[in-house]
Amino acid sequence: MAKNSYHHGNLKNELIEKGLEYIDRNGVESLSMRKLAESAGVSCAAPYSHFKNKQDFLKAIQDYITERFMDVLTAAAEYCRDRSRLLIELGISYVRFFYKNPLYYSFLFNRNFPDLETYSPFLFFRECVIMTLGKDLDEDKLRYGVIALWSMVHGLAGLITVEGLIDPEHIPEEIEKILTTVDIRR
Amino acid sequence: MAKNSYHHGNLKNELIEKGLEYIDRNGVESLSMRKLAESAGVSCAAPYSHFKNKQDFLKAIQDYITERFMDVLTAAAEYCRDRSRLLIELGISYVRFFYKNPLYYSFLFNRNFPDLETYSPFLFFRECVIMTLGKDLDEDKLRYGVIALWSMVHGLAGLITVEGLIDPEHIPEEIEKILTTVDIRR
DNA sequence: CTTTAATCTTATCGTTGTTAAGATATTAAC
DNA sequence: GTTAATATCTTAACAACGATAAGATTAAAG
Repeated sequence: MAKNSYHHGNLKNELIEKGLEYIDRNGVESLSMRKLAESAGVSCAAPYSHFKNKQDFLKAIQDYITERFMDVLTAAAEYCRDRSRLLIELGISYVRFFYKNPLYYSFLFNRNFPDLETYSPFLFFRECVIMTLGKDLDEDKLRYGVIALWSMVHGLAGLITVEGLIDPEHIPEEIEKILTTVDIRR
Repeated sequence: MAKNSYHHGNLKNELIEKGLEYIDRNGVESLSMRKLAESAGVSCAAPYSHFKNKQDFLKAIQDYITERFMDVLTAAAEYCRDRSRLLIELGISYVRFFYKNPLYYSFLFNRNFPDLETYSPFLFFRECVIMTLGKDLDEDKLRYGVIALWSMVHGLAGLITVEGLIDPEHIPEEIEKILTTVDIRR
């Protein structure tokens, strides 16, 4: 909070928070820098003291969501005592994250799809697959298996909002059934 | 072609074609109705005689691409003589379609994700899975298997543009290896 | 206290989607 | 074939948008 009304004091963070909230509610399509500035009580040009342009602003929000996403994944891995269920639990957390905030999905993966080789959630997931199946599979199978599993979980997360396809009441069980339908150990 | 310069004669189709071309080259983000109208040699208000608004126009393009997508899938199924390879061939065609036109993917599946229960490519894919695996699997396994496979192929198509992950030179072989890494019959 | 840098406002620009009112050509009715 | 109705286009205008420049205000550094 600023003492006076000229300097806001915490504009950068407030813009990011308000932006997050807006995207969660309405999607990124109709997000406007001007409306955001107004709702923060500053002029329409003020945001450009903190962000180079709109894309730069959206990138900041994207990074923030990705961090939250990573938190969920690492927490799921940490609280999973049964090693054999690690990938299942990861998948459930993955899908559930985007089920709770469906509009984040298209926002994250539509504009500038992240480079997987430097995308922390993917790298973490790959480590988990290696930890779980590394001893059962040769190098090739492992490589293709990682891609196959990631694709499936990622694709699945994109489908969760489709009505009727997956019962929202039973996300964990449904996800588990879907994921255990396939087997990459053979 | 119109005789005079006042009436264009084929504006609706030309706009769709020009729009397709633009999205293929630059993505939908920067597409502008005005520039499109100008490139077609008409005034900026002319397109609104044929489309209610921009979203209505994009929907028309979306439908057109989906038709082309369906053509590719049905052709792949038709030319596949070996029944046991049907799903593999479908997956390869699916991924290859979006590899050839990467920007179509985010355009199609980002705005207004299609309702799968009425989405012809998905319905067709489901029929193919039932044809291929229906006798091996019970109802539940079939249901979850369809979702799992579709998710994987769909997610895979979204990852193909990521450099290094899949070698563009060997799309069919790579896709086949990835898809055959998993087994839903068990 | 003075200087420097960060942050904000005001004013303005070009671009966009969209609509209204009217002009022109095509089609249908008679 | 002339007229009436309809489809299609133009011109003009509006509000909203992203962005920038120039200058005001405050905070930080010396």
